[in-house]
Formats: sequence, structure tokens, C-alpha cells
Amino acid sequence: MGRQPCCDKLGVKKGPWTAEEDKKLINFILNNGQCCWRAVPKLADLRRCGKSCRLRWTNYLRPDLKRGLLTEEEEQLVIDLHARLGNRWSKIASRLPGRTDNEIKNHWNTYIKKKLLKMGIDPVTHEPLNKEAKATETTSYADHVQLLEANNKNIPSSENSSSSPMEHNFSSDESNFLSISNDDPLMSCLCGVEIPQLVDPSWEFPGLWDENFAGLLNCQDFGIQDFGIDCFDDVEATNSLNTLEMGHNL
DNA sequence: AATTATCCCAACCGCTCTTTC
DNA sequence: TGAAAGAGCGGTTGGGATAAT
Repeated sequence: MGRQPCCDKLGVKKGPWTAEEDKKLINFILNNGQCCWRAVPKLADLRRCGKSCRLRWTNYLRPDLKRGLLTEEEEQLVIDLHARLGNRWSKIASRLPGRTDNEIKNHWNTYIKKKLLKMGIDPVTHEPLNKEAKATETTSYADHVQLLEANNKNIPSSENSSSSPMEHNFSSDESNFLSISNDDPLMSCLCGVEIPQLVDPSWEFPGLWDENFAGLLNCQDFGIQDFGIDCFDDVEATNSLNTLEMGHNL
């Protein structure tokens, strides 16, 4: 007995989401929080697959999402994490607050991969492409990247990254898995500090919305007013979110 | 100005993992 | 304990935007 499709294909809309659909999904989650995704389309009056709703929310509508390109610090972190974790985008994304696995995956495939190739580094193995260079290469990948980029003075060195806003830690399990070595200054730096977690994934709605979401709405074809939500202008609501995030940093 | 090529990213597909009964 | 259902993940694709000719 084969597995049933995640949703009834008949009558299920596909393709780009409209502003109206976004509005319905946001309103639903605002009022009900995240629940069983399969039930969301029916309850929210959306002709979409539950999976599609989850993806839309996770990758685009979530209020804590950062918009725009990854910063150089984020990019550096992605490269280092990829060297350790491989294509485990969700794991990597969990280390970058406000970024989604899809976003990081896309950024990797469109920018970082090319950048590494241009630098003579295999984006899969993170080893130098040139065998001769490999034979004489005694430094780690991170050192290699830092050396190249320090020359360009575009990206701060590992010493500087300790004061970076992109501070992350690892669970003991992951630290074991990653075989963190003190010999790797960057990873020592990355692993030796506290990191901010994403806003609680359980998403206690309504109430905690930040200006990112206001920005998002401004980018859409509809406005905040369309939702009948006043909290976007509420400074206290924004402060609450910031306080919550700071709490995770402690 | 029109056409073609390339890039980028949102969204989909299908598989795996986890949970429930 | 195993099957089914639900959720999550990574790979891939389609189409819009932009650049090049």
C-alpha cells in the first residue's frame, strides 16, 4: 500500500502565492498559531496543500525572517558550517537567526559555490582544487579562506569574529559530531560562545511581531492595515520581541 | 527597441524521519 | 511491533528580472 499524497491533488492550487492567500495564511496563524499543517488550508480557506502553506510560512511569511542578502559574516559562517555539516541546510540555518534553509541553500548555489570555485576551492570537499596547491597546503580550509579574504580586507579575521553579532554555540552532541578542534581558531571561536537562537519555534501568537514583518508587508501588494493588526506600530510589541530574543542569548 | 542569454529565488517534488495508534 | 500519517529536508525546476547583444 503506497503512501497517500500529502493532499488531494484535485482543486489544489500551485504556483506563486497571491497577496490574498498570504493574507489568509497570516491571519489564520495570527489567530490560531501553528497547528497541524494539513488542516491549515481547509481552516484558512486556502486551496493549497498543507505542505505548501508550511513552506510559504517558513520561507517567506515568518515575521522574524531577515530580508536581503547574507552578510559577509553570515556567509563566512555558512561556509564553515558547510565544511563541517555538508548539505544539511536546516542544521546550518538553525545557526543563522532569521535565515531559512531554502534561503541559505539558494545563496550557496548561486553565490558561495562560485566564489569558492573562483578561489580555487572545491565547494564540496572544501579542499583546494589544484592538487599541487593541495600538496603544499598545510592550513585548514578556514585559514585558507581567511587568508584570501584578509588580503582583500573585506572580511574580518577570526579574532574579530569573536565580537561578531553572529555568535553561535553547539550542543555537546554536535560538538562531538563535528570533532571540534582547538587548532581551528575560527571553529573554536564559533563554538566557544553563546549564540542567539531563533525566536521560539513554537511561535506564540499573537502579539510578538517585529519591524521585519512590517517591512515584509510593505513589500507585498497589501498593507498592514489590510490585516486589521495594530501591533506593528506598537513599540512595546517590538521591544517584547527584542527582550525575548535577548533572553535566549543569556 | 527587440531579442536572446543568464541569473536568481520561490515553490514544488519526492524521499526520509518521526510520531501516533 | 509494524503500519500509516504527518512533518521536515534536500534537490530540482520554472518563471520573472536583468544583462548582453
